[in-house]
Amino acid sequence: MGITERKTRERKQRRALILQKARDLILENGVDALNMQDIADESELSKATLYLYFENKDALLLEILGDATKSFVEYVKTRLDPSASGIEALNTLWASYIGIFGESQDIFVLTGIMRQITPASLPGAQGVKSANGASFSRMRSLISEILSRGVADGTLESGIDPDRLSRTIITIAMAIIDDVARLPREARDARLIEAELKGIFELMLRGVAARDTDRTLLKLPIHEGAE
Amino acid sequence: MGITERKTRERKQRRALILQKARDLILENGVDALNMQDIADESELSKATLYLYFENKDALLLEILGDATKSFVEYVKTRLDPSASGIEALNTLWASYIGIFGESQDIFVLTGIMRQITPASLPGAQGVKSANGASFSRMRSLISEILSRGVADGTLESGIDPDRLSRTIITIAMAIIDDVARLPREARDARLIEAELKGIFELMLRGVAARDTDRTLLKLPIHEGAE
Amino acid sequence: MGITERKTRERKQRRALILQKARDLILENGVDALNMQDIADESELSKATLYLYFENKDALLLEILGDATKSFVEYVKTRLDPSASGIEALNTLWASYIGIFGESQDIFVLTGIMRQITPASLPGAQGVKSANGASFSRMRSLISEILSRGVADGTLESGIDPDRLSRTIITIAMAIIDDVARLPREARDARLIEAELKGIFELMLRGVAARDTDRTLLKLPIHEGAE
Amino acid sequence: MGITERKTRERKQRRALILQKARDLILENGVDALNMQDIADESELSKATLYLYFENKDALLLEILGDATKSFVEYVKTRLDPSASGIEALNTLWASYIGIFGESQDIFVLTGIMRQITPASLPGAQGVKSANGASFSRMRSLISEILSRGVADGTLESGIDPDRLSRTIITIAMAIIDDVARLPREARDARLIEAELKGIFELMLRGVAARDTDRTLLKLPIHEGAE
DNA sequence: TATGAATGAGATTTCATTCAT
DNA sequence: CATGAATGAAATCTCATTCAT
Repeated sequence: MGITERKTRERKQRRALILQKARDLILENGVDALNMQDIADESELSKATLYLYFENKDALLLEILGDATKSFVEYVKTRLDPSASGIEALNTLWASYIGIFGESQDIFVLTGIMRQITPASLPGAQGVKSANGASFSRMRSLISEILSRGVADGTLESGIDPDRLSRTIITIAMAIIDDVARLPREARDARLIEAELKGIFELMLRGVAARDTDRTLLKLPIHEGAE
Repeated sequence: MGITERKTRERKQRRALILQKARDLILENGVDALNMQDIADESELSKATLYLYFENKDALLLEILGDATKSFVEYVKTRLDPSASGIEALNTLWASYIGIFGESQDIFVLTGIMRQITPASLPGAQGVKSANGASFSRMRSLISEILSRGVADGTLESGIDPDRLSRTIITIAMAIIDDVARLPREARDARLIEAELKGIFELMLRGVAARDTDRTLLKLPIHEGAE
Repeated sequence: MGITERKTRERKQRRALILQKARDLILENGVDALNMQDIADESELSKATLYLYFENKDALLLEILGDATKSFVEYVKTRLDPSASGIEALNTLWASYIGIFGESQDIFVLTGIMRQITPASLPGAQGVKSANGASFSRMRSLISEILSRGVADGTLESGIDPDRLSRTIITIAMAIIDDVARLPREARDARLIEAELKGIFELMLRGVAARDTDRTLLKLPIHEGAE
Repeated sequence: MGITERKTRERKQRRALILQKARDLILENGVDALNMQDIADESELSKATLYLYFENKDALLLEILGDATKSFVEYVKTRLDPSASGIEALNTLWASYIGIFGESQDIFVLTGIMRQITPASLPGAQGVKSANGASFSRMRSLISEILSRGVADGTLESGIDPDRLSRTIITIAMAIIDDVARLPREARDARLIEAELKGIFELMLRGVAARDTDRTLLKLPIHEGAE
């Protein structure tokens, strides 16, 4: 029994290795510059081998995207207090976003890929490939749910359409990250970026909060672990 | 003297023609799909000739970007009332943005290119090519000036850093447009997009306005000419 | 002794399984589309294992070819009346050909492979690999013998060179089948194909028959089992 | 005026060169082994350049096919006596075929490509690409017309269906050539091959001729120029 | 004996850019 | 000034075959 298991484990590890190297490359040079040869070189495998693990380049990207989304959504969910008000939940969401960024910068990868393969996210856009669509809607339902809660409990603007706004929020968050990702790696200063993110997210909090919201809820904490 | 002048004039016209055709192509198929062959075909010139007018593809794009920015900034300036308050000016800025979009959709081109060639806009980014940097800072000073005015006259949040926020605002505005630009041309519904833009800009107005701002200034008009 | 025998038997069965699956695939998609991965998948073995049973892809194909030829030749021999005249024997040969086609369509496989790997069949061709050569000469001697008989008993054209003509006949028969095999499977209409074969074979019968041959021997029966 | 013309001429010559080199390669190694790199090397051009002259590999093959068919059909037509009987015309057709083979061996190329890209020629096959279809039907109408003439003037078997038989004849002719083409170049002995072709075509002549046809019309001449 | 894994070599196609005329 | 022509370098993907276990 040992052998089969070991093989399976090794196979998983290789998959993981490839995905990780691809992620690294995206982080380093951006998703546009990613190509199969580089992934192969970096993984110390041949190009052909990559195709044993992933049907094609898109499948590989989609998998990275799916993983990143899933872990982000899960991360946020563990930090969400189910009894919190809508504005509090939103605050937590942004704080998590900044937190994750501070820890792993995986968010770069997520966003980069999303930009590359999401045809669009306006209402009516249909062509989104299923896997990608899945990632996307996972995030959207999370956000949409938070917004609905806030509208219901009166902590968010009453005029908000949670469905539409959730899309917008993703678009904006992606944009910010994407913008950062285009910087050469050495120009990325985590502290500065965090400050930037904080500024934008606070702006958005003010933009969606109900008029009488407690002002302290419109401030985000600074993530401490930033190197 | 006549001959030299005519030559110069003709040269300018050719440049303009090339730029226009490139713009058309971007509008039609997106900036990712733009290639030199198509521009040449469309301009009824040879590829080699393009290189007589532009050093390389990037230079061409940069020029389009510069032009678009300049005309956008000018358009906005003509509509700005010098005596208006900061929040009013910001309102006018967004309204202009939506208005320009409604009229020419040139904004697609501007944004598409910016995303493609702007390394980034965070503080510390150095690699920004000068021409692009010029475009960029033209827009930034416009917005920054408006924000400063608002902070000074008390219509905008006092905590705002005009310099930093101007950058953020551009990033977000670009993101929204970029998102739209990825839709196939036939899927772009001007009315829907305008509604989307309006929603986001109003959110941003609320986000930056001082607490006691007249609420009617936080609403944007619908552009009427939308077909 | 039991163990060794069982092993040998199992080994034979595996070989047979692989060959059968390969045949099925050729029948389904044509010999051009055949690849080792598909054979392995279909046989529920690994690609590497195929190489334990066959030196390489060619060897595998050659074996299929040999089997098919052998069974075709045997099938024909059982139907040949040793006392029949040459023209009658030739008639039987064609009828068998059509009959085999009607029953199993294995003839597709035989022909497809032959076309792919037979360097050629003209006199002087030396490079023919032995196994293939064996298949080929098995068929040739069968036909050659029939032709010789016909020349001897005066039912076939006296000018015929049995040796050379046997080759020609095989070539033509292969061509017809090969042509059919290139049709997508669903476009293959057994009845139409049989009619086609019949037309050609009757033409060939007329072409080789002596002038005074009984005309009824120049007609082929329709195979009844055709669905 | 001279320059444009010269350029056009040179362009045509390059096209012709590429086609010729491709033909040579097919002649040398068969159509299966043909690849763009080899054509490029042989033409002393880069692969990319080939794509300036031909949209893709298929287009290149199709052009060779079209040329070869056209010149074959024209060659035959110049040799056909309009007042000749059907059997005489058929005799001329075969003689031409052998003659062309003896002169240029271009017939190898024609056949090789046809086999590669003609899905099939049985009734009901539709998927044939248009250009290829054009080549194919050019040959078919030539042959069909000859057969009709023969049925009408009583020199060919009355039971013949010109339409169907024309297809069959092409299939067989292609098969013979294809078979030869698979020989390594150095094993191809023009004299032997001609004798082979002659034997087969005479067989077919006998197969389609009316019973009372003048026997001398069933013999083909030997092509003299054979080296 | 069996196999999962790996790979070298090669196929087609694209595109920004250069150069001789 | 204009251009037709050419190309290097790269990208994605395929497949028969080998090897360590």
